[in-house]
Amino acid sequence: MADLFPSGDGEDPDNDLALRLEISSKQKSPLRIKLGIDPTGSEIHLGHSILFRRLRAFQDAGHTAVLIIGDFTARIGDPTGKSSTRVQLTEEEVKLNAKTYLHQLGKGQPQEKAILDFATPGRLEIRRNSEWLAGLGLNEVIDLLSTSTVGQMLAKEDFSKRYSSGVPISIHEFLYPLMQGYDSVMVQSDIELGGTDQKFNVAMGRDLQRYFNQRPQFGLLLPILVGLDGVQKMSKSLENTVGLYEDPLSMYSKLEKVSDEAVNSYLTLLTEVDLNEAPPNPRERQKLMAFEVTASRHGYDAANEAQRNAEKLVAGKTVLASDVPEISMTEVKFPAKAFYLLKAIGLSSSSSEARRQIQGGAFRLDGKKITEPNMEFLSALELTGKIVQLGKKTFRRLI
RNA sequence: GGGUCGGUGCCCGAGUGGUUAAUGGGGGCGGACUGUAAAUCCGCUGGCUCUGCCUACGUUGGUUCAAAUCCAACCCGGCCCA
Repeated sequence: MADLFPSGDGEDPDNDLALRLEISSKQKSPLRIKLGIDPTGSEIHLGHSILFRRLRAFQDAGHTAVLIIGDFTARIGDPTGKSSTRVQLTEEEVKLNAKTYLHQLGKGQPQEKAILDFATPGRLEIRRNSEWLAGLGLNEVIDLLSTSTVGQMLAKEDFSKRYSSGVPISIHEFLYPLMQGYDSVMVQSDIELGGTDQKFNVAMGRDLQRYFNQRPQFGLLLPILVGLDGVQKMSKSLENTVGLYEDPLSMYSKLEKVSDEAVNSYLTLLTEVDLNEAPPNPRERQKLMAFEVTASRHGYDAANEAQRNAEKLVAGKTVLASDVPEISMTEVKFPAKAFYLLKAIGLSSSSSEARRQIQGGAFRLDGKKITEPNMEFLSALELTGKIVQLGKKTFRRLI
């Protein structure tokens, strides 16, 4: 099993994961596995999927997944890994994100595509932490606050770093770990899943459960997936993610270029491939990894096709129009100049940006390089079906 | 609450009345090279269907032909004191 936590408690049988699982199966009483997600983004990526895969495994073993939508905590922002105070989200944003998350996890989708088991009764419990957090009175809040000290809070790496470098810490941020911990109390979790960066918060849950006379949860902390940059954690705000719902070709293309250092951890964390069986050549290894991960999401046929197309792209050949994701021109007003086109279909973030990209030689239409930003297209007809390529990685078929 | 220092573009950080969309570094993006990687080199890096026009140096006003730069008030932060 993955890292045990907390390692110091290993001698206490009460905290032994294997033992808990064994007792649970003997008594036929499923464990409650808590996983909290704050709906601060909108797209689930491979980094999240490590946690969800594990949660699903617990479900399949007969346990109850308790998925907590941190609709209340999202509005404060988890200070973990943050070097500054996070902007607070509005209620509407949070609501929308939560809905999108659930859909991506498989709510309302055919069962074979779903990431979590939504169908089997008793396997999934979805809770929003506003249920209990929004209504807390000051008395209860003070009670929670009294369970920990400033010294303990400042021992948390993110806080201590900020404190010593003079970056402001708002007092309400101290509430975050307490609230996450209180979630554990409210759902009576037996195991909390999280990334290793969640150690402090998960430990807080244990403390609070003890305080409220519950058996402390076991913290099952899984490794963090490094992002496409190969350095930082995979995270939407760092723009180094691979979305779970990206088309096969984009997914493969992104994955086949992760750094050599990161390839092994991708293989370990995201695939079933045995590292000893993987090809020693780093390039071959990348390809295998990209293939396996793509296949795990889209199936082997799609992964094969993605690999073939990616290879053609690398070789500078034009791929078949049917192999490339489509992009709609409905927003484009004609006549359209080249730079405006890129902006209007959403491939470039601004028209100035598009101009620069074109002038820098990043834009190709059906393989033909276009360097004149003001080149004019008169109607959608002359573009429909053609393939836009922007840079080395982005390619779309216009419709 | 008092004292003091400070708030500049994605980030850090120069600039203290006039070619300033604002030096430099990081990051990012593009190009060359390569294994599509790393390293290296080159270019770009506010917005706008852009020969031009807008908006920018915490906010709002003021002085001036002219302000990121001077003045005032306010807002926000660090540190020290209470």
